[in-house]
Amino acid sequence: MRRSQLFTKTMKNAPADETSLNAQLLIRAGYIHKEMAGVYAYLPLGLKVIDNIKQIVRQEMEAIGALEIIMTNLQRQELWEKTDRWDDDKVDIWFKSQLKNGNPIGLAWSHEEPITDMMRNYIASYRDLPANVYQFQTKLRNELRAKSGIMRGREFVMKDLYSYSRDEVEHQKFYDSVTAAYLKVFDRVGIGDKTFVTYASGGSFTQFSHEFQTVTDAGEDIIYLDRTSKLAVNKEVFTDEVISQLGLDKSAMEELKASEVGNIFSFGTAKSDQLGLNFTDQDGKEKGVVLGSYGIGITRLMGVITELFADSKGLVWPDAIAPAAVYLIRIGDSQPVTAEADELYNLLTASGIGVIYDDRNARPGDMFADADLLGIPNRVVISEKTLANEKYEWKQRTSEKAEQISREKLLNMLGFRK
RNA sequence: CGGGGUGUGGCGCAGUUGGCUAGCGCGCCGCGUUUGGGACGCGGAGGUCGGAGGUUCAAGUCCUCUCACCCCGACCA
Repeated sequence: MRRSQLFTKTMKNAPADETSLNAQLLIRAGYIHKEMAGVYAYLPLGLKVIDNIKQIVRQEMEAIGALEIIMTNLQRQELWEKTDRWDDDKVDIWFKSQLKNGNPIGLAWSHEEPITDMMRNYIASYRDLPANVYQFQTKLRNELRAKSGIMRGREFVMKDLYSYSRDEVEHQKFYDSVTAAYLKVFDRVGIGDKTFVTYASGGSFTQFSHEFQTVTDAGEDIIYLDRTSKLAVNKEVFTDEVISQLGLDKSAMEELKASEVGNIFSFGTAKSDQLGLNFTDQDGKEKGVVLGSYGIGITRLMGVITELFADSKGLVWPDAIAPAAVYLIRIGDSQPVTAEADELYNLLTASGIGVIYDDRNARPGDMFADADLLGIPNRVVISEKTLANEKYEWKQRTSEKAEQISREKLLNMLGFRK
């Protein structure tokens, strides 16, 4: 995109009411807009990041045989009553409203119940199983107190996946494949080395659920990590009994702050029983479908990545999710410089390489500062100087110095394909 | 929900024991000089001081109510 067309602005100061680093930087860089406490809009650059993360998640979900759908945000009371989760005393984060006729409706904070109920239409036989569906959805949660910028809002985007299996064996197999897929996702978005499978409370259905915890001081959770096995235990279940059950050595475990970027858990057939999701097995008997539920907080993930990589100059995006690969700066507006910059911009854009082209004819310092604040991985400068050398100036966001490189080398590095 | 705090142009802030036309920096507009790390000069625009009510000759400033936002705690399938 051309910078002159980007309506958002960068700011030197963050709003005083934002204390979390992620919200401060994302607002200053024009990625998000705060609508109210815990509620943020995603602007062009922020949306690109979200879309890039989604695309990675989507690829990994498709790879393990899950299909994408999109459920509704309005939900029926009766479904949640069947599982005893409608009552505000049971679930205290409900947003509720009503239809014109006065019938209560719930605003989606999760989709386990509606999806499972819907699947009754499609699952009747063992031949219909397994079935795995996922979606990217806006969840609405009436948190008592929003905090940590986009890491814990009242409205946020989540990828939620639900698996329907014939039995525990089939379920476990898929559960394991999700674990592997999630680790791949976190690896691809650049936080693989800081994200750990973590044993956490399994609620009323199983002893444990598994969380994916990314180590960061911005996190709200406390985990105990065993670096050698790369396994962690959430503080909420960190007891001597659990430690020995998992074969871990307490003295070798490190206490760390972390943020939960993913969570997977098994329901057994409990929820299926409550909602009446059964199938007829090969032996002619009716059985409950084994259910699993798997979430990745997309917007939280964006916040965690922001916190993890940002430096004193601003955002720093991993290549895989950056809103653009290149921030192209044109110094001066002489005809040769402009022609060269336009040409490079068109060439890269046409080959699918994302470019933010700073065509504002602003002062160099302003453009350099913006390139840094926006966190674009590569900065390319075209000026009279570079033209004279017949080179481009190239600098990575994470490196200190710039170098002069040939067009071929630049294109190569950016993965240019005709 | 308990405790603490903050609301003054788009953003960051100042504004004394109530007193005159509410200031400053950044940003914005115009003109000029500049042009490789957030330039400079001159001239401008922009504010129901969160909202409502009250006290007073006079309220950004005092009182009451209210709304929003932030922090700590609690909560967090």
